[in-house]
Amino acid sequence: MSGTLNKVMLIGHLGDEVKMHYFEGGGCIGRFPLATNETYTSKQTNERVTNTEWHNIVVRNKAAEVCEKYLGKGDKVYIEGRIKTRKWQDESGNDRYSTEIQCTDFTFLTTKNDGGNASSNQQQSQQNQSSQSAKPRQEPITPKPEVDMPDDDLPF
Amino acid sequence: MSGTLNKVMLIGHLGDEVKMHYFEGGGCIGRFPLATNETYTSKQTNERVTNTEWHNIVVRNKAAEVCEKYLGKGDKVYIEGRIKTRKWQDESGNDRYSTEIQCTDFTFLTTKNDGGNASSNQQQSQQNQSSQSAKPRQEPITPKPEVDMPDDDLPF
Amino acid sequence: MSGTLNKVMLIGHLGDEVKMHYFEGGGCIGRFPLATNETYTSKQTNERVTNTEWHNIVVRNKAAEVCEKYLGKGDKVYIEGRIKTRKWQDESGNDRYSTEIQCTDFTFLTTKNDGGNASSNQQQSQQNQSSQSAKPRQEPITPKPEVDMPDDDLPF
Amino acid sequence: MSGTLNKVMLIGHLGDEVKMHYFEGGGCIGRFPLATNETYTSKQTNERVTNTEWHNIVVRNKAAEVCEKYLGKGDKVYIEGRIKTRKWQDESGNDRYSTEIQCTDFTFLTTKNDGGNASSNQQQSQQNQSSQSAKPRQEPITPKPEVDMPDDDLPF
DNA sequence: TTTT
DNA sequence: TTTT
Repeated sequence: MSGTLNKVMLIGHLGDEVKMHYFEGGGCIGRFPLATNETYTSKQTNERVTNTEWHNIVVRNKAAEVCEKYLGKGDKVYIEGRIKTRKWQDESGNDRYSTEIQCTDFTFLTTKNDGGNASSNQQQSQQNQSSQSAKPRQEPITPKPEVDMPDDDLPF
Repeated sequence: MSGTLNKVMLIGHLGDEVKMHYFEGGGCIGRFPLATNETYTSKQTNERVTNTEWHNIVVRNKAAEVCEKYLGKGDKVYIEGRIKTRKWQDESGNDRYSTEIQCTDFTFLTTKNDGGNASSNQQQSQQNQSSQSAKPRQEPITPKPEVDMPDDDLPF
Repeated sequence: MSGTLNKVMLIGHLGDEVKMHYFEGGGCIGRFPLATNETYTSKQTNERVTNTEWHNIVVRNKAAEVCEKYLGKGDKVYIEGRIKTRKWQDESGNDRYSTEIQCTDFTFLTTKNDGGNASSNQQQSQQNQSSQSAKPRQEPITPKPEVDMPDDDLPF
Repeated sequence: MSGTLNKVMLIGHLGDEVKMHYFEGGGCIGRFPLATNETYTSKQTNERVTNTEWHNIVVRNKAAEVCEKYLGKGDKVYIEGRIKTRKWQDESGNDRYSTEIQCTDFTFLTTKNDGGNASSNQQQSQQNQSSQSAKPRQEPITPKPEVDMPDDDLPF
């Protein structure tokens, strides 16, 4: 089956830290919100308007651990993935839907420690005092995520 | 702001006809569900599993009219667009979210009349009887959508 | 290094058959030309103009073998990959450059045997005589290419 | 015609300044080399290997002028565009081919003046002394390129 | 609700 | 050299 394509490409900023969930079998996932902005001039008011779109990013296993290690709130990242809408029931038993981006690839555009992130404050102030040669691990890294765990029926 | 990217690329099949909505100012939008499939072999059962993902596609103005004219249920199309999650209140006043793909570009991979669509029955049976030279309007068409209307607060 | 992205997405038609090359170590690659079209209205003459762009697609190993099996001249395919420009010397010792698309993923939009391809004549005429239920293997297939061979210094 | 797709998405660093060319009719284009990197572990030597790929980016008209204004050597940018291979004759009359990326959209990830660019030295040292509120024009900007000039037979 |  |  197939002959279809489901691809998402985002560049945005993390709205929060990467939140990890660990599973019994040894797998894990990381989740974080990612903001993208769209700016246009309103034809009604002739003013510049900015809309922020929030995306729920889900990363798995080793890739999740790498993201947690290097990405913090405010960091900028390129995310490639698939759209997945999960169906769940709220307390009243109504069907609810939640759309996520299941990350298949990523590239860090800034990282926690490289001073390009105004919100990773403690680390950044250390950063700012250090010389450039003292930043050995801050190059962007693009690991290939490996997926070794069930894809469905996540309990959250 | 900006320096961000919000891009979706889909190839899938229409699950229904394009539904048009016309506005007072002369603008319009078309909506249709688009299915993409993901197939993999379950590690638990060793069986082939297919997941279908449904995307809510929204097209505007002339582009919507072209889609309505050429695309029918079952047709295959390439859609490029942006993810947009709209917030609304249900009857109980709870916040609800609905994620759409706002189409910015598309390419028809099959069209209503070209016989590649088992469900566009009446037209297709005509199609099947006609010679190839009698299919003057079935070439794929890729117009550039024009957007001339408010982007927000759509009442549906 | 990295923090970079090199991604190409094409939908086009094969201009020729997939040409396979086998290596001693057991690896192989397949090559084929892919045509994309751009159509616009000339501002000078007000005529419709079509430009065809030819892309040199390179696929590796199992993916190459799947492409060779299912794709023929005229077939339509979605190709995802990376741009790579190889440098070589011509007979006069001048540096020459050749740009290829190294395929990392693909989705068949038509295949050799499915009748959507006017040029795969012999197979197609068989196709046209057979019933729909006699087409067991013509569904689009999207394998994940595996790469098990050197990436560089290909002798052609 | 069409039903095809020719799309390139790059994130990379400028290898040189944007070089502008102005035409009599008032149009212009800007050109610059963009580097992307691919890093992998060689199976032969087990060493990390980095390949740099150079892309010839071509931007037109207003978009070119915005790029020239904000982008310098070393800056990082997201480029979206089309692959185009131009054919030309060398001095010996041999056919030669040159592949370019015709830019249709872009997003600045760093700019000349924002300190994220080691090569824009003079401006950067000023930058480093100034307060954040003194950086009024350094937000990333994503204009929509407009194309108002012939697409072909460029004399370089 | 699509398609193979 | 493809396709419409």
